Amino acid sequence: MRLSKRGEYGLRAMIMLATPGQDGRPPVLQIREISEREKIPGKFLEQILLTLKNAGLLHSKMGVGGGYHLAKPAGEISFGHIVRILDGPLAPVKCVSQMAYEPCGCPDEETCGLRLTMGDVRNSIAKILDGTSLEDVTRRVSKVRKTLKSS
Amino acid sequence: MRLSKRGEYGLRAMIMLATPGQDGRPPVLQIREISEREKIPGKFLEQILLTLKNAGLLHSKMGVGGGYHLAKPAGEISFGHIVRILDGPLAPVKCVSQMAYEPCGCPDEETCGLRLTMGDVRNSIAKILDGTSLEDVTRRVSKVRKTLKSS
DNA sequence: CAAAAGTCTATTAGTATTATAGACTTTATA
DNA sequence: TATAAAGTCTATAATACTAATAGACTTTTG
Repeated sequence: MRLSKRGEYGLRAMIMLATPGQDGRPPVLQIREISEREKIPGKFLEQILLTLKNAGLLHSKMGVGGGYHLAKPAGEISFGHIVRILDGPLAPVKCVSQMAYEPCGCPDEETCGLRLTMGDVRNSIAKILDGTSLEDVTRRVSKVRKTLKSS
Repeated sequence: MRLSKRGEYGLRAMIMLATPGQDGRPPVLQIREISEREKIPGKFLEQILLTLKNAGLLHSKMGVGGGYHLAKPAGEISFGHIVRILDGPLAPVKCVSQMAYEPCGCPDEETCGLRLTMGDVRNSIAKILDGTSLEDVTRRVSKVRKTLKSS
């Protein structure tokens, strides 16, 4: 049930790009800055951001003063979307996947105990990941920060 | 978020071993029979069952008329236990794992957005998998079977 | 003792993940 | 208009993990 490094790095980068700066708006950041702050191998991050860009989640600008920024409001980008792009389907087994269904070969899918249970798992993962946006997370983080400060 | 083949095969085998026979009790089955009925490569299944046995979930008997059977009542063996034995921790990232915690390297774990969200995911997976026993599943399956028959 | 069954460890083949390399394109600005 | 800063793109290497296979060994029953 592991999230790959690709997925982890991508999520970290997206969270960073969704975290409002001093002007209160999501920043434009260079690969270099993200990779240094999050300790992600630069060339690897490059590929990841490119993938995310090609999927329509990021915009970028080339040249001096360029960089990456969110293509949509942080409230409209879910964890689920990011993970699916970078790591593929959320489902533990293909026969319960919504985006990449494949039969598992058991005689009767409707009465397969493994499938019934893994279906529940997939649904609960999807519920959280699809129900959590980048904005939800940055809000939650700043809330926790405040709570910790006042204690 | 994938379950490995090892984990899948192991769960299938355990469900089979938990499904009561005509005498109403969990059966003793040979590797051969399980591997044929579930179409699992025999030698691979052999390793898996051995692992499960060494973990205390199965008992076995060598020699003529031998085979494998559950070491405990089906109600006392959870999916979570089986998956952890065969596939390792349920947590998507190590920094939220209960059984195999490792720091992820972010400056402050308490306020890491990735960690907060993945913690939720790990908890909801664990809740389902640890809360579902082999007995729960075989019951559910036979219930679904009846429902389908009467329609 | 022979056949049926599990035990144990090693090894291979295949695939996926993670990371690196390098040549190329675009853009701002000195 | 040249240069440096930035992203783009594709290939490849290195590693690790997964899945599967192999084979020699042990135990048990009849």
